[in-house]
Amino acid sequence: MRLPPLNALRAFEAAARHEGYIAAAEELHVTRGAVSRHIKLLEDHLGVQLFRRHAKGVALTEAGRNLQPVLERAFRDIVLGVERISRDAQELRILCPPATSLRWLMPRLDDFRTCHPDIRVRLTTDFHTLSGFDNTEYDIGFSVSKWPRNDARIAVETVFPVLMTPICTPAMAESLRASGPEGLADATLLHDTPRRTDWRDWLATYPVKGVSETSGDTFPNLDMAVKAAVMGAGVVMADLVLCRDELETGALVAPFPDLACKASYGDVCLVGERSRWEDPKVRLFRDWARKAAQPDVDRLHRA
Amino acid sequence: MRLPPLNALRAFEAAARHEGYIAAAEELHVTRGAVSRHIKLLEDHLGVQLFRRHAKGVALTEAGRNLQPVLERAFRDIVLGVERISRDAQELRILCPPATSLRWLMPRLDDFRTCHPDIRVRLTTDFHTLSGFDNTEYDIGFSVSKWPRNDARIAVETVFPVLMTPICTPAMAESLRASGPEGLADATLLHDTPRRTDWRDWLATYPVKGVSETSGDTFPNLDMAVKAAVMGAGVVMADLVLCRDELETGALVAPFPDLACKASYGDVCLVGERSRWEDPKVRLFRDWARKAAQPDVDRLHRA
DNA sequence: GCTCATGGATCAGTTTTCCTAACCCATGAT
DNA sequence: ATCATGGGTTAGGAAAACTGATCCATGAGC
Repeated sequence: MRLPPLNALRAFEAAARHEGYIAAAEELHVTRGAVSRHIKLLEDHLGVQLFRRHAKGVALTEAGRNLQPVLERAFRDIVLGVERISRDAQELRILCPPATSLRWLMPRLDDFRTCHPDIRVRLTTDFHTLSGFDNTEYDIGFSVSKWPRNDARIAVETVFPVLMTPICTPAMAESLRASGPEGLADATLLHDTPRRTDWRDWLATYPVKGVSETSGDTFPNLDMAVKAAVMGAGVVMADLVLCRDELETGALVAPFPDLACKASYGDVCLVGERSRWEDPKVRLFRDWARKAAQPDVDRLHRA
Repeated sequence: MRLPPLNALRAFEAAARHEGYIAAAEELHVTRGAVSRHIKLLEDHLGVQLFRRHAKGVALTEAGRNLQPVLERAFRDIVLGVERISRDAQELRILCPPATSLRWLMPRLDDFRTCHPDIRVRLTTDFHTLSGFDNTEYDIGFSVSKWPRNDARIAVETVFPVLMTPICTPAMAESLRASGPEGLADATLLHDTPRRTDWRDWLATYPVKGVSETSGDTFPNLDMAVKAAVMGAGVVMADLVLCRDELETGALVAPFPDLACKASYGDVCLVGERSRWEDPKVRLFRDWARKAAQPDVDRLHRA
């Protein structure tokens, strides 16, 4: 299997398509002489005449007429394949769970798009599959560091730590401050998942007599639980980073800011296939995410 | 639609298939440095990394893994297409009517094959279609020059003229010579076609009282009519070139050698699509046929 | 933990390929 | 007869590809 000179094939294909050397030369941005030489070279290589030469231009021989569509198709397939991988290489498919997506990533993502306008970002807001990370659908994902991953091919990198403390409306906070943590026994606990891990984790660190994570209302995600808290429905266990907005505007306040604990599931982190971890687009996103989280990390340290 | 450097694509394809530059370099008969440069060039051109470099060799990135099969297929298609036209270019498809085939072409064709062993000859022994010449199935054909062709795209070239005279067994010839042409009235005429044109043409030139082409037996082709004549079945109208063997061996003789006429259908000739007339293989066959017929032509002139 | 073998990266210098520019030639139209 | 068109051809220079030597990182073997 000996391939003929590829550039000569390309020249021939163009000449055959245009039925003339001049048009082909224009397409290839060369002179007619170059096209002429290429085609002669190819004919010599194959030992087959591809064009019959008239005074007024050239005409394909049967051999040439048979070869042209084969080449046109092959070259088109190559172009399509190349375009596809170029497109894929510039498309960053991110998976991000709802709370992190709505409350951290989406407000910041425009900055990433501005910094890297050539990268097409496709964000999917959803939870991970049970297996940990779907490396066929996504290039990178947000997750938590202590997720039970047993796949060595998945890389993990912390973005920001999760510090939790109860928060509620200013009015409710005032009465809680007056009563101390025991006042929580009279309050409605708001859980960001039906699993109630948020309050369980916090109560494990700061046990409060008469308060159990089994009480209170559950929501499918943190955003909804926080919205309920803003409406005065109860006390939500806040991730200090993800609830920054409400705390800054004063819509919600922390009655016991010193009673903050780390989440048992670890930090918010990025996960991705290790073999793709240094892909330019993935690398750029990781670098950007770390930088974007820096203010949040600093704020936690100051607190 | 901008094609990347084709030689770089080829180098990449080989490297991807072998999962290493050294094996690819061997396949391409170059050094690993050359492969390395090609692939770097391609990566720069595409702006996509195709290999991840380890200390122990390279591994395809997802982009590279996607691109390789596309290229492998495209290159394979090109090779197959090129091989096909090379093969076709060396295959000469000849159509030849039965008499000319059996009595002229086939005994001489081995000489052509010996002179041009690279050309694969495919002889079809059959009559032409009514339309004159099937240029899709055949590269060249034997025919007769006065065939009513109205297609200007068909080229025609005489091979040898057709001179006809009655021939028969020596015994029958002796009695005919004694009786003169009028003796034909008592003989059985043998016709090489049901159309009886052979005797009609000859009788138009040399009218014989009491002899008409409407009498006698017909055969599907000259060969069978001649065989019948050899068996003493009658007098056949012989093409002097095609019946040379029988005349030379004395199996048949011409009682009136001076009463020879040209066939109304003209000469035996070659026909073919004018646009393919100068194809190397066609050209070679035409030149060979003219040369092969020269002894026959000379013999007619001597007679 | 040192050494070596492996496989790729890099670079200077050379070879090969490719291209241009200017010319030629054949033919059909004016 | 002249011109316009479209290829063919050539020398010379630009661009590419290649070589061969050297360098480098790493994993295996001792």
